[in-house]
Amino acid sequence: LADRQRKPTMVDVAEQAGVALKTVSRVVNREPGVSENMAKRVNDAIAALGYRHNSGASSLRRIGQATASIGLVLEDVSNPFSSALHRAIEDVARDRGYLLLAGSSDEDQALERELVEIFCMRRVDGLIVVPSGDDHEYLLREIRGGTPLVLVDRPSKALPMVDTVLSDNFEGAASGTRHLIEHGHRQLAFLGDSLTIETARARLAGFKSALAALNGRGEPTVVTGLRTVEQADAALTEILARTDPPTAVFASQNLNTIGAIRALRRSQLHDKVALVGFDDVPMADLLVPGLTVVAQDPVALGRRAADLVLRRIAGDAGAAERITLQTTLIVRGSGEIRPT
Amino acid sequence: LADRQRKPTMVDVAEQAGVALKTVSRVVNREPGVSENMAKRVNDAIAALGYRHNSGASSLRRIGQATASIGLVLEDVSNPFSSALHRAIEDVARDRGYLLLAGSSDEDQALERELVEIFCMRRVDGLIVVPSGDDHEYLLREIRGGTPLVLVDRPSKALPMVDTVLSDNFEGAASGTRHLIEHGHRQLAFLGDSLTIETARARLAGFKSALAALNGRGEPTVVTGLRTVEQADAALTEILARTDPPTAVFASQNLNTIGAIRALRRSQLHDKVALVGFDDVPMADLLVPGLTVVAQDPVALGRRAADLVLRRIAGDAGAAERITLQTTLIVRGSGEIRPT
DNA sequence: CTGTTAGCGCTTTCAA
DNA sequence: TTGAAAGCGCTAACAG
Repeated sequence: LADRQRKPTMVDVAEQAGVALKTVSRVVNREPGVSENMAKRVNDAIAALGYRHNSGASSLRRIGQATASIGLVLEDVSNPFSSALHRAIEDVARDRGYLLLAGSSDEDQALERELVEIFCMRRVDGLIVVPSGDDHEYLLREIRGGTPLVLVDRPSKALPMVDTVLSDNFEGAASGTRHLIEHGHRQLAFLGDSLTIETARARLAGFKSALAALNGRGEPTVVTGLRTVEQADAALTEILARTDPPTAVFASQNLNTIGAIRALRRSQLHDKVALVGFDDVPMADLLVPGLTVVAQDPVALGRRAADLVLRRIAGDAGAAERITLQTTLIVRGSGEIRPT
Repeated sequence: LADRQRKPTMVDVAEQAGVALKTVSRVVNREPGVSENMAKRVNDAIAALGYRHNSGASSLRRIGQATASIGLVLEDVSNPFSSALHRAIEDVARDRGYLLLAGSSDEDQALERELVEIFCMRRVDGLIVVPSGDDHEYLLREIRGGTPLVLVDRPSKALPMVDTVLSDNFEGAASGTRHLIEHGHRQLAFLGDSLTIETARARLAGFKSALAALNGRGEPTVVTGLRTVEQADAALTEILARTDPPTAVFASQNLNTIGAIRALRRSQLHDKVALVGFDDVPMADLLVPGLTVVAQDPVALGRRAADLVLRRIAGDAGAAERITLQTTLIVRGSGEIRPT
């Protein structure tokens, strides 16, 4: 029927219905003050022509050029933590009539920036970013340009005055470490991500702070810069082979945790060396022993962030908020192994 | 500097640079035939003003109204299979200069349709859909409207002439079942998703076909309509409590597999009853016993689908393709338990 | 309640 | 190589 190219426009619909263009616009946008009769004629014409509203054209003339969309920069859409965050934000956005655009930065500054630029070219009404690295001054331009911005999961040194939603990484790491100490451990190892990530720094600080209670009885083994399962596995394997190895391990990130499990298994130490991970992982309760973790709540993180951008989009110009969510220690077995 | 509202436009840039509007357009779109001098003046003005190209306005007048975006309807962005697919498609799209819009249908026809409509209103250049249910005639409208469509992971009865990329579900399920039979099992149970899903039907058919080799020695226990971990867990728990329970289980979907593991663990039968799952799950090798699965390749599925839409967008009008990817049996322990 | 007109920011077409 | 004018599909502002 319709030829492959030109899609029907409001003018076509108006013609077909025998009404004015503006009446079609009113019906499509559900503006009040259209008679039943007119509305029916328009809707019939829309159905007959297979008309589809063009939101690009629509927002062009619309006040503030609102697009009813928000942009989300994640580390990686396929990472379980990121995708849980993604889904939570999607749900809130959809509820409020917004489309969510999401992309993966792979923890790369340049990619992050490219994504932000693409989203801004699409004129998103707001931005939610899990920031990578430390140099976020470019984001100030966007904020000044009038696009609300919310940071999730990590703060940015460069943007202290920006709305931020995060987990209490310091206290979470401290509580996981205390848990190990309370179970008698004195020789602890810490596996951490790259310290360019603010979150990684906070977790290491929490670990060290809890360790201070030992008053120097036992020096920790600290390895950072571990980005992948393989790196964490290799690092811990090496540590376990040392003379006088640690009796407990704190893995500060989910890929590190999985690497640690692999290393312990291979060394046949999974029942001897205690392990607490930061961030929950799927099926953690099905492992033997069950994996004890300091869990974040990505869904709550996402909801709060989404609520916040949407409030800013709606016009709230109050002071920048900093929302900190508590973590939860989930006891499943691996963290309760006592030193031998 | 810039006031909160109006963003600088090409006219502003042209004024600042002292050139014509069209020259700015040429520079922004990297059209050839602009002198060094002019280009520099324009770029300086862009930087000075913090100009950002408006892609909505741009595509309005552009030939074919191309938006350099494609829409993706997934079951759930936070499901591991979906998000692996998502990431693969995102990578291909980005490489080719396309923005990917993704959304979750929750296996709900109405939500799927709503998403497709939203994407079409944004005038995506192409659509990739993991279809839910059976009624996809509405998609024909979009195709006729000129938007290329590719189905992934599942075919649609209503759309036999549409490009489709899927795993060989029948053969995959058959091979997993044969594996159990070869290990001596005669009493098999099948846990499956809702049969409104074509994939679920194909897997059940594959299971039954492999079972035919038994010539009636042993009737299978078949339960379908299992959508969640909890439902699968409950179903298998009930089955295992029967007199003369099955000695092997084929779980035809990852949530069903996880439910099966839980049921077997609780019944203390994880070392007695064999289990093969369809679809790999994270950390499957860290379980005890390791989980034997029939693995799909979501990354390959995604890449092929993305290549296909992009080719259609580029104008390829060849006959509809049906790409079937083989599955892989990954042996890890749970599927090699012999009947007692 | 309905319609008319102007113009959003950009690309196209055509002219210099 | 550069520019002027027209118009994409729609909404805003203002009539009737």
